[in-house]
Amino acid sequence: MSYSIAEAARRSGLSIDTLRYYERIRLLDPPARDTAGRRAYSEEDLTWLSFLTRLRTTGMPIRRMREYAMLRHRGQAGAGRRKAILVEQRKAVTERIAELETCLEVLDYKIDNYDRVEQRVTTLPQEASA
Amino acid sequence: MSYSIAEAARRSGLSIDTLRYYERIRLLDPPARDTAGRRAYSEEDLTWLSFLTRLRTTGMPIRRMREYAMLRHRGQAGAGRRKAILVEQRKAVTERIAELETCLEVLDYKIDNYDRVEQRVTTLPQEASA
DNA sequence: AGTTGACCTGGAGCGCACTCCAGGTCGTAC
DNA sequence: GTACGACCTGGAGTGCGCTCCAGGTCAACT
Repeated sequence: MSYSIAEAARRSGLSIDTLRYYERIRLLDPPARDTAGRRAYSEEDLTWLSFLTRLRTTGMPIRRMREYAMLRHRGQAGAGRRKAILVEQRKAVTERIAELETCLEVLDYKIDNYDRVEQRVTTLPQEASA
Repeated sequence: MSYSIAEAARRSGLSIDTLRYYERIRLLDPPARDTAGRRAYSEEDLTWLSFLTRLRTTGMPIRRMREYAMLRHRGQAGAGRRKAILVEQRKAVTERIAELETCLEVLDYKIDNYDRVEQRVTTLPQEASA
């Protein structure tokens, strides 16, 4: 089974342009072509794409994703470095989550303040008119 | 007490250029100036900056931070909208955290796989030689 | 009086990750 | 056989968030 670029875009959630872009910058190995020269993405291509989009979601820069992509071609020889990249990224992600959680506290605090002010605004006038 | 731009940069963790940039794009009200025309940041300026950097950390686009900044000038009149922005951002942050946690699982799974492969590589040769 | 160093301005430049475009090819449907 | 739509290519353009630069001012020190 293989997929047209439109179908691959639909399944990966990336745009057609982005798929071609990823191929250009060597994030993605050039997929097979059909008889008319059109890209025919394989199941493996899509699997790799879905992992790529995960890495992207974690905020990994394309530079690094490309390094990882290149290392795949070296099989076991590149495995150590590939793992190291993932371990490093896991660290970055946990740090990012912690950072976001701190910000969440600040946001909650601020929002609570607005709540309290609203409370005052809606109750004080009654006291003043009393 | 007021602070030079260098001092404000040090305290906020932003660069001097970024401070001037934030002022230019109206994220930051123009600070006071000393007799020589140099910026003199107040305590309040720094407080606002530290909140701004929090918002930035959450991934809020500058556009939106600017909207929030503008609403501050309208006092109580802008409070509802300001709160709405924070509530919306809180939602975005919790979603982002959830997304990152999903990615974390994928990373852990992949890393575990590398661990297992390493295990195999280091133990199999002994079995083979037996 | 001269040098230094921090600061000033307006504007240009940069890296990232796409996104869009013009002009062309191909296979299918009418 | 021609109209259509999906696809192709190389290259230019975009939005974001800074970052850097040239050329100038000013206060303090020697």
